[in-house]
This record gives sequence, structure tokens and C-alpha cells, in this order.
Amino acid sequence: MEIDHSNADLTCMRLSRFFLPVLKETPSDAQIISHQLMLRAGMVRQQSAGIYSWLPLGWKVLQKISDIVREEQNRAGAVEMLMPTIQSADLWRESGRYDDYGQEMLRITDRHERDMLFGPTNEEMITDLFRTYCRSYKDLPKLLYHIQWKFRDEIRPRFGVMRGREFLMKDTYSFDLDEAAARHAYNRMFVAYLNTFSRMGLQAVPMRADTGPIGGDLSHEFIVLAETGESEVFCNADLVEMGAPGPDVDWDGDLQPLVDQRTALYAATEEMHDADAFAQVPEDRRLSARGIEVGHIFYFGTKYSEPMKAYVTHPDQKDRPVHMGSYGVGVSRLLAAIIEAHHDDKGCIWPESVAPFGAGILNLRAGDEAADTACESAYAALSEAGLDPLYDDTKERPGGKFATADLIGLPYQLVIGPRGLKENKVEVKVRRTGETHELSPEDAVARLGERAFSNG
RNA sequence: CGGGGCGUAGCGCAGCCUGGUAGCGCAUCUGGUUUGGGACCAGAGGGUCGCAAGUUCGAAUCUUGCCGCCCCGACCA
Repeated sequence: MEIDHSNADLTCMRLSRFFLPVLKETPSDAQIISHQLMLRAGMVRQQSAGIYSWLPLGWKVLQKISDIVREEQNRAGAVEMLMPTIQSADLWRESGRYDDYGQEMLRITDRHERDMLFGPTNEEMITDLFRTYCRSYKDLPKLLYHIQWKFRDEIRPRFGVMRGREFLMKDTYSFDLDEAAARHAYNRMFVAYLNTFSRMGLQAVPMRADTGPIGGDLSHEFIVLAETGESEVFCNADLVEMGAPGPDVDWDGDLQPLVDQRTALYAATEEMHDADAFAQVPEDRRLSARGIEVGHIFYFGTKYSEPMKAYVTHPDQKDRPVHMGSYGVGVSRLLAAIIEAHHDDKGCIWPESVAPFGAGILNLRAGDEAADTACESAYAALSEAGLDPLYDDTKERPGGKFATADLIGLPYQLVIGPRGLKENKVEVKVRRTGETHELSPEDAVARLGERAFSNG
């Protein structure tokens, strides 16, 4: 994309114009590292129990995560749409869940005394949409998703956005003629999820999950291993090391072998754990750990289509309820999970795919003509190279700038100051390893631009 | 919802037991000295002590009620 430098000053992301309220001290009510770092790095601000404002830095990362989720959904053939957060209670009365859902659902009454609710999920609404427009087997299959805020009035919100009451979720819904066809949609999501989490630097292990009254084997939770995880999990260690299939899969072909490869080995959460089966896993491969559930997929057949009368006419001219599945990713929870997996004592270490900025430019003496000039030309060059840099042009002292850059996890830091410039030197620091390179400004910018320090 | 804990300046805390002028560190602002890994000196601003009632000459402090938040448990992306 062409960048218009005539307006460079306004498009330049200067820290002095950004909104980054970093905290030096850790707020006492944050218990886990991701919550602490999100508060310290000025990413979120709690507004009420389990309800957060997303400040610019947090919002930027959240959008990067959403974008990856979206790209992988699209790649797998899902079609994006957007349903509202507020729903009518009538739809939920049709499915019977208005009463079943209980206290977790936030119920609202509008000015006409109509019962409304803040959606905790969208099965009823999507089923209503489907039945409105689709009547024939020729309309199938359909795979639709949205990324929308949900509200679940949790008994006990905790761990920051990890278990918030308001949270951002990607939910996909599949509609198929029968179970066999639904299984293909299920497998698509299974593979898409492996790729999605892998792109964010997460190794997520699919684990058999409870299918409830539906039964069958078509429900999996995707678990990221982390010490602070809420679930106890047991699996074959080979699964953790197994890479993602990558984008070059034949989405219309048979995905079952890919799925089987990952479901053949033992993996279960606490509630599905079978100690005898686990004992069959070779001892050195037996892994018991804690995990964070970042995704959940399941096939639920006609659970909603039957009561809500979402029927399609089959080729034999008979009407039958459509077979459905739903597939959720906790987008806001993913952000916390990524921090849990990637941090050190100084702060966040973002995988580059979700880093809020691709690089930082630290002007150690803002106001010094040589430093200012060098920083500005570095900014232009790094922007041109697509690195989306953040320029720290503040008057803060160097120590504070280094600490902030590490805290918010800028993957590469271009350190420019008058002392180095006298010898035509600037410093490139790689956040993940802490290694530094002294280079001329031209070399530093060129090598950053060609991603020469990647995987450092 | 059961059990535990906490609400005092933006953040982290002391003061409460034993009632008597509301404090400390960080942050903020001003001036100065500094300036390459969270500087220093001097000064300044900022608080309905969660809310309400009660006891008392007098309540951050004692009593009661309410609200909010955090932690542990059963449920969940």
C-alpha cells in the first residue's frame, strides 16, 4: 500500500499523542501475570466486576487477534456477519433456554416492558435467521460467524479479561443436511482453530469435551497449557509438539485424517478424564498440567432447529430439522492467554503477529536536533517497510523509555540518541532475547525493514 | 450463593486496637541541576477516609445497616 508522506506528521504514531497510561506499580487486585501486565501496560481499565474498557494499546492487540481469527475463518469457508448484542426474550422462549439459562443471563426490560436480554451466545438468533431464508437442501451447507461482545453474568468474574462478564467472542454456526455433512463443517473448524492459535504463538491442544445430552464424539475444547489455567488437563505430550496443519489444506476434501491424527492420542480435561486410559500413555509422554480454554466446538444436531422449526426440505420432499453446530473462540481471553504464554519479568513479549506495534523508535533526547531528525527519518523508513512503528518522542528519561518499551512488548526497539549518533551508531534491541546490535542508522533501518532480526 | 478479606489522593500503603489538626512512597505541577537502562534538590496541588444512620463534646478510628471490590469453592468462551 502506498503511504502518503505529505501528511506524515499526523499519521506518525508519536507516543506523546498516544494514550498509554502505564503503571510502575502492580495494582493489588490483579492475581495473575496477564492481568497485572494488562493493567500495567495501560491496555485495559476495569469499570466494574468483569467489565473492562479497552484502552488504545489493548484495543490494538485485540484487533490484531480478531483479524487473525477472521482470516482463518474466511479461509475455512465461513462467512462473516454481525448480530446484535441485545436480543428479544421471545426467541429464547422458543428454544426453552429463557428459563434454562438462569442467572447467567442478563435480563433487561425496555420502555414498553418487553423482556430483552444481553446475548450470552447466538444460537437462537442465527437459527431464526436461517429458518427465515433457507428452506431447501439446496440452500445447504451454510457456515456463518460473527465477532461480537457477549455478556454472561458470571457468579465470580476473575483474572481480568480471562473470565470477564463482558467478553469478545467469535462464534460460528454451521447448518447441514445431516450428521455426516455436519461433521465436515466440524472438521473445518477443528483445523481452522489449530491454524488460528498457532498463528498467535499458542500451542493449543484439542481435548474431548462433554457433549451433554447430545452425546457422540463431536465436541472438543482447545486448551492452551499455562500454569495459571483454570482447568486441569491430561494429555499425551506429543500433542503439544504437533504443529498446525497450515493454510494449504484442501478445505473441500477429507479433513478427517488431520482430525484423527490429533484425536487419536490421549487428551482430556478433568471432567472427561479417564485415569485408566491415561495410564496407557507411555510414562515419559504423560503430561498433566493446567490449561486455558480458548476455543470450544460442538455439534448439537437438531437441538435448536427442532423446537424453533428450522426445517429444510430434503430431495425426498420430506421436511427435516437442519443439523447444526457451533464453534466459539474467546477472543478477549486469547489476549490474556498470549501474555500468559509470552512474557518475562519486564513485561509482555508479543508474538509479532499480534504485537501492538511492529517496532519502537526510542528518542533518548527528544529536542536534540540530530536525534529528532534521525528518529523521524527512521520512522518514515520503518513505516514504509510496513512495520507500523511507535515513536517515543517524549521528554522522559532514557531509563523510563526502555522500561516502557519492554513493558508493552515492542518486538524491536530502535534506540537513537545523540551520544551514539556522534559515531553514526544506533542500537537495535530484540525484545524477546534482549540482544542488542550497534549499527549505523541506515543499516539498522534497512535490516529491520527486511526482518533480518526475526526469530532472534 | 457459602467461606474469607479489603474499601484512606491516580497507584501502592500506614493510621483504626487505645476516638482529639489525615500521613508516607510513587505519580502529577512549578523552578533548578541533570540526561544511554524507571535521576537529584527545593517547593506546590490533590482526599465527601465507600455510603447511611447511631454512640460521643468530638468518629478514618467504636456500633449497626447497605454498597462496591478481591480471594477460595460449585458453573463457564
